[in-house]
Amino acid sequence: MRYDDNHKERTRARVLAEAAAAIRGKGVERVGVAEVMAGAGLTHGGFYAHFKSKDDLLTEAISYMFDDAYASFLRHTEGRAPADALSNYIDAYLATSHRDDRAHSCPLAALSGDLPNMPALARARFADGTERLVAALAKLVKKLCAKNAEALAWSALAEMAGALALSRTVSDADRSTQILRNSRAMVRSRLGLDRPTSRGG
Amino acid sequence: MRYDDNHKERTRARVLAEAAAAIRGKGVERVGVAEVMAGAGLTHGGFYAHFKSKDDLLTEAISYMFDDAYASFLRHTEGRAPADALSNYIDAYLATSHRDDRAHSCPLAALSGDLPNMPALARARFADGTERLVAALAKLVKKLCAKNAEALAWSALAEMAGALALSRTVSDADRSTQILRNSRAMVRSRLGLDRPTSRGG
DNA sequence: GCGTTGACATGATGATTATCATACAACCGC
DNA sequence: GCGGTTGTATGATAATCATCATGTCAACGC
Repeated sequence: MRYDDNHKERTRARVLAEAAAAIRGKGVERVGVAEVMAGAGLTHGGFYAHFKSKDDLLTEAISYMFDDAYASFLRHTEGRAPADALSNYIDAYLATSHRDDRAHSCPLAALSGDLPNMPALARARFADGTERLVAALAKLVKKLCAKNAEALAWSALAEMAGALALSRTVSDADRSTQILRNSRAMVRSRLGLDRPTSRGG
Repeated sequence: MRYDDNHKERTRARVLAEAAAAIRGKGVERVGVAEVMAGAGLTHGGFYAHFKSKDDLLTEAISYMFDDAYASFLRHTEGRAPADALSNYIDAYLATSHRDDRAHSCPLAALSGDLPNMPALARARFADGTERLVAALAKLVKKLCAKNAEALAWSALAEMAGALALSRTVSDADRSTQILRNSRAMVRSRLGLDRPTSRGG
């Protein structure tokens, strides 16, 4: 039709959001084009008016996820002193609510294991997104302790993503929460954030 | 036939090894029953004489992977003093050779992201395998520093698995190696292993 | 108001897949 | 050497899926 000028654009955004959620929630190979379109309130036929292929959708969805992740980082850190900002971000990342909402969670924890099987363009977007996130983290760390900020940021993110993924593998709820709490304490202590700024758990 | 008494058993082991490799290398959803059987030198028809279903195969393959991982832990630690043993294991885990051999690598790094999508039995085996590995690690850590051994072991494994997975996502070889080296240093320092026992890389 | 256009729907196609029924072939005890 | 057992092969079935050709219908320019 000609609905508005930007109708198609908004539809595309809806499809992307749906795809990003489904892919993080169930894995690329378990997500079908028809299902994504249905989630956006459409049928499968129009898909190829928006994306060249499923691989193309995956690539764009990965960018979308990292935009999301970066926005979340900003939301948790902006307007706070470095120590407070870092503390807040770590707590949010390793929170049970983040663990339980896989569909909207950090792509590092949800997809990194499957990434080597993805097409080159998707991998490139993923790498870019990771670099951006680490750089932002490192910038904050640098304000705390001038030395080693990059190294600390990579290490912290590796542990956070690893712990989040691990916490999702175990069925025992107590064990799962313990993994999160444990890494929260460890990452904090490594970054010199030992005074807590919000509740534990 | 009646080849030997244990012919079927050995065939089953071959199928399992093949499945474990394929699943770690490409992800469950990209591995077909026929392909696994072909890898073991058979055709797809006989599959159901060995396994009830593909899910059953997955479950057994996960146990197989953790047996592998545990054996690798023993190989790298047995007959060494605790500090040396830990150092050696960390180096091996975060080595480029481990990164590059996904098909035979640690299931934590390869599969944890996809685990929430797997059937309950497979998840249970995964959890058991993880507990066993962490317990073994913690036992070593305890010999080094009585305090906090469990917590340190979980944290170390989370960072190691996370870093390994991360190192596999980036296309830039230098960056990838840097991630490994960086986490190697971080984990070591956390465990008080700052005297290196083998070369870096 | 009429035709054009662009967004989406319907339905088909071919590929891949897990699963299973059945056939075969080798080896045992006899 | 024969019959029965057992491990594997052949082939079929039904489901799922990405992709695409074609149809429909609303709104806008004229």
